[in-house]
Amino acid sequence: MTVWDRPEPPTRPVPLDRERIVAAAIALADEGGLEAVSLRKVAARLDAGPMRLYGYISTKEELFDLMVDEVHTEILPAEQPGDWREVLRTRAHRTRQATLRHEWLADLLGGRPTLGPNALAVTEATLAALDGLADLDTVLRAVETVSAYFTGAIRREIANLRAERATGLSKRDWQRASGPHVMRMLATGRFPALAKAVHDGTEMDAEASFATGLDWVLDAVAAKLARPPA
Amino acid sequence: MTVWDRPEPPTRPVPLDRERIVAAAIALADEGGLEAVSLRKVAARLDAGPMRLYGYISTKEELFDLMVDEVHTEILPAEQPGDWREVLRTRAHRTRQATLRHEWLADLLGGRPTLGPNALAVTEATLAALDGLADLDTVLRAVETVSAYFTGAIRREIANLRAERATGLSKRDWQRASGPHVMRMLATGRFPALAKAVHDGTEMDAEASFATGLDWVLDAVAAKLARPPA
DNA sequence: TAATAGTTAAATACGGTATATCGCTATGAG
DNA sequence: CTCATAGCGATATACCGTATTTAACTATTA
Repeated sequence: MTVWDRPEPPTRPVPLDRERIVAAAIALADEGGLEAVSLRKVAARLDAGPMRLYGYISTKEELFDLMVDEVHTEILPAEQPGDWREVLRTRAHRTRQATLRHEWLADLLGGRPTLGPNALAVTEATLAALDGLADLDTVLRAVETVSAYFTGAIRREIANLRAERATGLSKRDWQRASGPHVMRMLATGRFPALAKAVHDGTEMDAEASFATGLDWVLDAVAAKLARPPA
Repeated sequence: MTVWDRPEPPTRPVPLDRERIVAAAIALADEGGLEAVSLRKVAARLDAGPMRLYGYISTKEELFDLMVDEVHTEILPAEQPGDWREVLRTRAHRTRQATLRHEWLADLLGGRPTLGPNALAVTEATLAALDGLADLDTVLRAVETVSAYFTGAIRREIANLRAERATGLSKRDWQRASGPHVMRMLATGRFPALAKAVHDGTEMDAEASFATGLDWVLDAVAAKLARPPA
């Protein structure tokens, strides 16, 4: 390197926008989980200084909100099937699938009200499908009940999945795995019903359990939609 | 201060144990939310150096797990009512009440499998109440479905509560509140069903909605328990 | 064309975090 | 009374989010 070497022309900074920032954050989260998302790393991935992000985003929480809303584009189905039940079922399954693709979503699901445009579009489509089937309050209760179910179910599924991955064992052997701790607990005899459940319970496909529980809840909703409160 | 000053006799360190650590952490979380819990602050509250905690706890996550398990003592009811439906309902409501007392629990609910002794005791009591009502798999599905519901519902309730608190407005005025953002969105006309819902929806007591949705789910479960699958 | 104002990026700084490592010290055993 | 040891605290490392300052470049005006 001598003084005659022409210095690199300074690379014009690539213009940034929220989309690119959110995409980078999602990529990071897909690779290493939510905790791998730091403003510094997001910025680095975009060849920018950390502080540059603050021109487009005012806080890290806001970035998370944007990530969640972005994933909602994967949840909103291309075309809506007509039946209300199918709409609710599809929404639940698509949310689940999106969460399996982006596990970090489980950590954010239900944690904050989702008010982004894509999330609103999902809500809109859902409400539209139920419009007029019963009085508004009943419809809202129906949507919220189903949402509560699949939100909770998805979170639990991911939690279990991570636990299995951490111990490297299937749920069947899970008792032996999670340290002698649980084994010891069960061996105390203080938890006979639980012990029986762990011992005799069939290991069922996660998707199947999800679908079954969902169908139960949908049955319940159907009954209430049919007979709106007096 | 000179070298001749007799140094304070070192105060014998108060002996520590997990219970005291967890209690201090819960106190901090109750006051300032989960994010206010740092190992340093927990230690400070116990007049100890931060590193001292690592003799009793191996990671911060573990501390969170212990906190969650501790709160489960508030969830396990003193005496069990006999009816399975009452048992499930009570568990849901007690979980909700515990979360209202310790809002940070909402951030942890369903995030990790709960394997502590108190949580296991809660599970045990629940399973015991449903034992024999149907084949084991159906019983497990029932418990998991109800748990998924109330987990999701509680999380949403707390999320909304925080949002209201942040804007200082009731849900009724919430649209106007959360910045012009949502208002603008609704004004675009792209979300007619949602707009109608926001406009015409009755503002209902949170506990009432929770109870209603819960009853729906319990109805569904009752139907399945009555007719176990072939 | 020169100078200046305004905008934008970068560097630096601050106060915090979890946790690994390691030297000291006080306690109890012999 | 000495010595081994366990437990504690200080220190060190490597991050973090974000405020503030500085530098660089652009565009405008004289």
